Amino acid sequence: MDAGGIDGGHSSHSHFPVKIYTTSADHKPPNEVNFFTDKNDDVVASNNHSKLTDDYSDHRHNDINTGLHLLSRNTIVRDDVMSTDSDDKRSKDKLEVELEKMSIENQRLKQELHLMMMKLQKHEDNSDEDSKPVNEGSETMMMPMPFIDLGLASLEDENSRSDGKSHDELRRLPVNNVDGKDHREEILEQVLPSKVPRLNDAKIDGGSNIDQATEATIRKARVSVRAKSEAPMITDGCQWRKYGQKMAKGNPCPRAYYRCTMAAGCPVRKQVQRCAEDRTILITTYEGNHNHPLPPAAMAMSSATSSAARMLLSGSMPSSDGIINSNILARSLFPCSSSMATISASAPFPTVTLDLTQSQNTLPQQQQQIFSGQNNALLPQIIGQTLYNQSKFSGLQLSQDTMAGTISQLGQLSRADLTDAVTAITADPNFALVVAKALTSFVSGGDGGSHVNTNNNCNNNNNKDNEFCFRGN
DNA sequence: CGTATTTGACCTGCGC
DNA sequence: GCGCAGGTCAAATACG
Repeated sequence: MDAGGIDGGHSSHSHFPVKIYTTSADHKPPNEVNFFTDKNDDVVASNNHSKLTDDYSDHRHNDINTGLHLLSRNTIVRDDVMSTDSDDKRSKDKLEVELEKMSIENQRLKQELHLMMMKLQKHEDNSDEDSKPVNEGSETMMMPMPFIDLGLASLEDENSRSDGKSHDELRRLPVNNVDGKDHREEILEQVLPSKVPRLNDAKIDGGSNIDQATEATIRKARVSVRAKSEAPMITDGCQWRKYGQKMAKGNPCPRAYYRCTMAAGCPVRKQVQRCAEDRTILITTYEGNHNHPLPPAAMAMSSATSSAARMLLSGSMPSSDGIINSNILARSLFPCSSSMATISASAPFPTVTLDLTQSQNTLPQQQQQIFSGQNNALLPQIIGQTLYNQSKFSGLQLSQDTMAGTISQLGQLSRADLTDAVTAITADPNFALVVAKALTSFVSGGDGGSHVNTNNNCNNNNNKDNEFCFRGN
């Protein structure tokens, strides 16, 4: 219909024109920071990174013996071992030795996790077609492995930094000050982009105004879905009316504006735009919460916008920037992708971006079928339901036992359910701390003493997408 | 004729 | 204050 292939046809229960939330040439909305590293993973996983791994895991050993890179702001600068002291070679040597040990241990743990996931897959498939020996083709199998990034991957993106400080600088910052306290949080507070809404500030400030402020922001929060789709239309269960169309700067494809017409005064709106670089990619951005009952099909998407925003805004991870949880969600929702989902809390409004365009080659077969172009009509529902489910956990103070039990039960789920459940679980603010222990027991059979791969080994080969590792890059 | 879409004008926020 | 870009409005138009 137009240059961008955005149909302005009727919106209905059957079909509606896919709206694309325009992104700049680099596929990111202007002023929006993608907190994922994708290609930067190599950098993240570089030797430099490894050097901070061992000491870090050692640091965590007493409480959560997983070696997880729980790169919350509590841990981001854990490589203080790379301090500016030039006479610290002895420490470095020691660290390298420990690193070597960790590397070996990580390999062993990866094997364990592969085994575990193979078992899980077999259980779910409920068939014998996957009867290969566990170790066979372990390096090449396409089976997805949970890939939970708990870290501030974005921080590797120097371009996103406004203060000019590199993260190497940050890492070199001493952990402890003379007062014996860890001031890294404060440091990070200073260097994190100030324009990013400090979502927890409201909580810190406390009081009854929190809800109001949060709700106000939630209303403006957005959920953006990037999906590769040949189909011009998808179904999300709602009725939409087009009320405008604009040419966005930097994109020859027009951006269309729709509002929900299922009820008078419904504030929900969405934008649809086709990606400038790849016009097979549709970007749909939802904003607002419905003020009326929704059909089941539409419920999911509605929940997505509201709960995703809520998740973003209610994130109580050690970080107050609303970023960390985003990676958790992304990595759990799309465990095999390096950059499939982002949550940006940058101005003006936080935006949850789910990038499904890279799922084709990394998702398990079942998920590939779901996310394939011919089934893109289901995308909003899938995503929405996932986010909706995770919202059920939001605000809950899950105990470690609960988390451990929940994760242990994942083995009883289908892969789709597993994705859903993991997403929900990981959305919990306490997930980062709890999941480590929980997974430890899960992997090691409950003794809680085993280790989960923690370092860059996941990135030291070409099959990183297929590996089961936890990153805190 | 009622409803939905189109499209230019208008409003608003932001950066310079 | 000005210009730009994003977002919205509303009259005109199209469609069933």
